[in-house]
Amino acid sequence: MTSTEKLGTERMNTERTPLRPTRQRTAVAQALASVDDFRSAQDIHDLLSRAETPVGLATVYRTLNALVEAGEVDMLRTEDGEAIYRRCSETHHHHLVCRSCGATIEVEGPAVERWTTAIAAEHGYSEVSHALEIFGTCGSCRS
Amino acid sequence: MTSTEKLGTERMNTERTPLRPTRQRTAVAQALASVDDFRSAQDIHDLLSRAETPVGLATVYRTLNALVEAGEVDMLRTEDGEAIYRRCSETHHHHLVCRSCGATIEVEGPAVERWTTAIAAEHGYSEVSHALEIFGTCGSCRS
DNA sequence: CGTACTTTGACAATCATTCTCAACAAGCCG
DNA sequence: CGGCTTGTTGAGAATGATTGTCAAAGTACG
Repeated sequence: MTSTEKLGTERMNTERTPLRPTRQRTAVAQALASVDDFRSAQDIHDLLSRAETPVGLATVYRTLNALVEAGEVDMLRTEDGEAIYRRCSETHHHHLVCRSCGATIEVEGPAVERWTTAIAAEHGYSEVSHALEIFGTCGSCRS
Repeated sequence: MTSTEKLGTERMNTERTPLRPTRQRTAVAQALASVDDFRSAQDIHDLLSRAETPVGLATVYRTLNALVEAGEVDMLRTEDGEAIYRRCSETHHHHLVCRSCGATIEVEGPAVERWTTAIAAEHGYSEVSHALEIFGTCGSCRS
């Protein structure tokens, strides 16, 4: 099988399961609420362990993925392929991430949205989505 | 260690090692030359095995990474974090990738380049780089 | 309380990628 | 041609993130 088969192809979660509110789910949500930058699932797991609310690693992954599919959390990948998560605002946006401290700023670029859609249409592509992340070194880290 | 530490931070290969031309290195290069879309390291390894020029998996990874650092190959990650590679043109560009068949078109967007740089500067970020990939369904796959 | 179903977590299992290290090939020198 | 020094290879072990397994626990609700 070529890798091309696994590109994309999401299965949309159209209000599938009832999704019960549990102690561990709220714990993960709170952990996410307590930090500003992107964290890995393992980070979240550690955070919860150090706090008074330990949650199994598998559950952290499950919850995080559920939140991502629900659109409440952003997930992106570091250059070495690790998934990192962060709570996000409702609107579509992109991220300006500091390479050294991870400080993140959400940015919007209507022009970019238009451009990607136009380019795709121009080449006959439909159902367009895109991913744009900007990396740099922030002011405080430049010292 | 928080995941934020491993964001970016490349080490540029300024003509380090002599880089000897070997049978396996040319084999990998040829395999890349023989396909148009993105392939995983494992795919390349399989390709070479099926052909008359088997190359160890570790070597495939080593060679592919070397090519990426040399700027001769593009590497990006599928949504599940797997690295996929493809030979690329010299100039900076982005990709329009078909979600189902993997067909890839290289696109350029000077406006996007300018926009990212401007946004970053505006927020005090320097040494800016960015990643932009567009996913969609191509014409032939829409049937 | 009792049944039906979801959730959890400890741990095993995957899977891509990297590391280890002994066997090898290449360039160079006399 | 031998020998030397050093980059290269590959088989297999090691790593590390992520997912699967499955019995035990939780929840909804009649």
